Amino acid sequence: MSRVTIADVASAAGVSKTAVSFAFNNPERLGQATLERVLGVAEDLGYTPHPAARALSMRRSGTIGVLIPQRLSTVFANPFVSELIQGLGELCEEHDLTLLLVPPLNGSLEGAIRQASVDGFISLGLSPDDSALGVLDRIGIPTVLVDSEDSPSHPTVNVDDGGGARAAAAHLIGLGHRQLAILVLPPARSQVHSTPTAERRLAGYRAAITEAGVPAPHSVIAGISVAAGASAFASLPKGKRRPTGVLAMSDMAAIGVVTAAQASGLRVPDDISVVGFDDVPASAWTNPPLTTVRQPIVEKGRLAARLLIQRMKGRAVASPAPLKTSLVIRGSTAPATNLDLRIKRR
Amino acid sequence: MSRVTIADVASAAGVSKTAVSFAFNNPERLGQATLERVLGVAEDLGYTPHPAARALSMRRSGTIGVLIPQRLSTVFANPFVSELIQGLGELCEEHDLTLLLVPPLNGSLEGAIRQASVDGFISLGLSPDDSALGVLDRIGIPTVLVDSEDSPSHPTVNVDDGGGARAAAAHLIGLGHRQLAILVLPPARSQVHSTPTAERRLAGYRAAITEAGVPAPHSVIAGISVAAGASAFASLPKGKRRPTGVLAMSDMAAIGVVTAAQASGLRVPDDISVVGFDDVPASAWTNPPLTTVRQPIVEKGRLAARLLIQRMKGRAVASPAPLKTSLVIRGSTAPATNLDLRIKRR
DNA sequence: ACGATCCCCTAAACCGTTTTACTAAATCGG
DNA sequence: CCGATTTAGTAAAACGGTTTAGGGGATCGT
Repeated sequence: MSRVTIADVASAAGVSKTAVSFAFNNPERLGQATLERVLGVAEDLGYTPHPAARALSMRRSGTIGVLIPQRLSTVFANPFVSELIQGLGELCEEHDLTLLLVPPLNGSLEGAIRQASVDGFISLGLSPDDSALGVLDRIGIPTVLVDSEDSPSHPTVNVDDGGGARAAAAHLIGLGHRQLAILVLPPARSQVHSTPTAERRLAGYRAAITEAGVPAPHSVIAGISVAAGASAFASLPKGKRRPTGVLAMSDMAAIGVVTAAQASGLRVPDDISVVGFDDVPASAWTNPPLTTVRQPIVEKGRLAARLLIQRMKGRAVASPAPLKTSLVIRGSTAPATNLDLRIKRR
Repeated sequence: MSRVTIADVASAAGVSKTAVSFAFNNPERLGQATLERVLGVAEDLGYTPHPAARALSMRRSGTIGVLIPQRLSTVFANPFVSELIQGLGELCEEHDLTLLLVPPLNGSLEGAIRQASVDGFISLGLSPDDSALGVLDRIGIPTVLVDSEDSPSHPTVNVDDGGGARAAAAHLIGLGHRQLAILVLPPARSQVHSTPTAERRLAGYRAAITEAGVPAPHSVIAGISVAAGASAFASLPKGKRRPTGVLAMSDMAAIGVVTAAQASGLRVPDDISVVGFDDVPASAWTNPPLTTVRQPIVEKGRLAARLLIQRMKGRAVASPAPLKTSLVIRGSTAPATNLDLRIKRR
C-alpha cells in the first residue's frame, strides 16, 4: 500500500538505486539494455520520484512562490492578480516551474513563508517595513518585489503610479471638476491596508490637485472591492457639496462607485465622473466603459518572473525602470456641469 | 553563506538535533532552561527549518495542488478560476495550507504532477480519459475532481450544468427566438478543448431545443475568452439567417459576442439576445448586464477543498449531489423581433 | 601481451528534518 | 533507603532521492 520507492525499482530490476536514478536523469550513462529494463520495471511498478526527496537532494523544488499579503478571497476578487499571474505563468511554464500561492496563515505571512518549499519568491505589495521581508533575506532566498518600495537587497518591479495618478487627476480638473473625492485605502494593519503603490497614487492625485490650485479633495476610505467602492460612494457628501469627480485606487472600487451612483439615480458621467486605476479587462465592458489609468499588468508579471528566474540562476539583476502608465479615456468621465444650474433647470 | 541547519543550532546551543527539533515541535518535552536557550540560539542564527526536508520526513507538505488543464495565461483570463480559488483559499487558510498551481509543463500535465510536492490535488475540468488521472491514482494521492465526470476512484464536485443549460435555452425559446446559435468549444487536443462540463451544457441546450421542436441551432466553435466570443460572432451567418439568440459556454465568450455585435451596429438585446454561463461578478456590470446561468463558484471551491481535506485526513468521502444552477435574467435577452418586419419598418 | 581508455555500473555519502527507542539522573512512595 | 516512575535529554534510524568517487571488465593501440 505504501509508496513505491527507488529502492523497490532497483531491487526489482536487479540494479542499484544509482542506476535507477540515472535512468531518469542521466540516461546516457546507462547501457541500452539496462536502461530499457529499468524504465520498464519502473513503469510496471508505477514508480514516481518523491518530489520532496528530490527537492531536498537537488536543492531545488521547481516552484516559485507568490507572496500574497492578504487573504486569497479578498485578493482574488481583484482581477489585477489574475492578470499578474498570467504574466508570471508564461515564464514559469517556459522554465518548467509551478506557482505556489502563499497567503498569510493564521494571520502570519512569516509562518507561511517558512513552510513554503520554493526556489524564489515574488512578493506583492509588501510594505518595506513588513517583518516578512526580514524572514526573506534571513533565509537568503531569491526574491523580487512587485508593487513595493526600492530595496537594497531585492530587485523591484514597479510602474509609474505617481505619473498615472497625476494624469488622472489632471484629466478631471481639465474637464472642469472642482469638487473631487479620493478613495484612499484603509490605514495599515486592517485586513486590506494601504500599500506603497497606493501611497504613490495618492501622492500623485494630491500633487496634481495642489498644482492646479483647485480645492482640496474629499477623502473617503475604501478597500479595493466593488462592494467597498459602493459603500464609499454612500459616505460621500450629498447635495451641493457632492463631489463631481471621483478618483479611485483600483478599477474595482471605481466600478463600485459607478454602480452605486447609478443605483442612487445619478447618471455617469453626466452627473458624476469616475476614474479607476489598473485597466483590468473588465473595465472596457462596463456601463459606461471606465476611464482609468492603464498599467501593463501582464507585462509586469512577465518582467518580475524574468528577473526572479535570473536571480535564481545566480545572476545579479538590477531593478528596472518603472513601467509606463497611461490614461485611458473611456466613458465614465465628462465635463463637469454646474450643479446649481442643472437643479434650476429642472 | 550556506543555509543554517538544525545541526548548526544544535552544536551552537550545545544540545542534540533532537532537542532543537523538540524545541519547535514538542516544546513540552524540554526543560524550561534549555528550551529558551535553544530558541534563543535559533533566533540569533536565523534558523528556519528546510521545508523540503520537513516534508520528506513528515510525509506532508502543507500544500494542495490545483491541476489546471491549460496554460495559466488562458485559464486565468476567465474570472471563473479566480472565483474558484477564492473558495479553495478560504478552506486552505483555515487549515494552514498553501495552494500550488499546476499547469502542464512542456505540454504535459503528468510531468507537472510528478514534480509537485503536494498532499492532495484538486483537478479542474479533466476528461475522464485524460492520462493525468492515471498518474494520480498510481501515486495514490488524495484527489477531488471538479467539473469532471463521476469517477470510481475520486469524489467529484459538479453543478447541474445540464439543468442550467436547459433553462437558458428554454428562456430564449420562450422569448420567441427560433434562430439560435450555440458557441461550442473546440474539439479535444486543441489548446482550449472541450470538457465534460461543456459537454453537459451542450447536451442541455440541445435537449431543450429538441423538446421545444424549434429549428436546429447553428453551431460555431469558440474558446472561452472574450476575443474568442467576438470572433465567433463574426463567423455567424448574416442577413435573414442571422441567429437572434446566442447560447455561450461561458460569460467571457458571451461578453465577446455582445461587444462584437454592438461594434457591428446591432443592439443588444433588441436585435440579438445573448446568454452566458457561470455568472462571474463582471456579468452584472456589463453593458447591458448579462443574462446568464449562475453556478455557485466560490461555494464549489469551498466544497471541493472541504472534501479534499477530509480525504487527506484519511476519511472516505462520497461525491456530493451536483450544486444547483439558476438562470439569472438581466439585460442581454429580450423577446425576439421579427427581422423582416423590422427591416420593413425602417 | 599489456597498459591505457572507455563503458557500465555500484557503494556510500549526503541533503535536513522527524521520530523511535533508549539512558542517566532526579523524584517519588512507602 | 530502595525500587519504581518521571523528567530531560540523546543516538541512530528513518524519509527517498542524487551525486561523488571508484571498480571491474571489455576494447583499443602498439
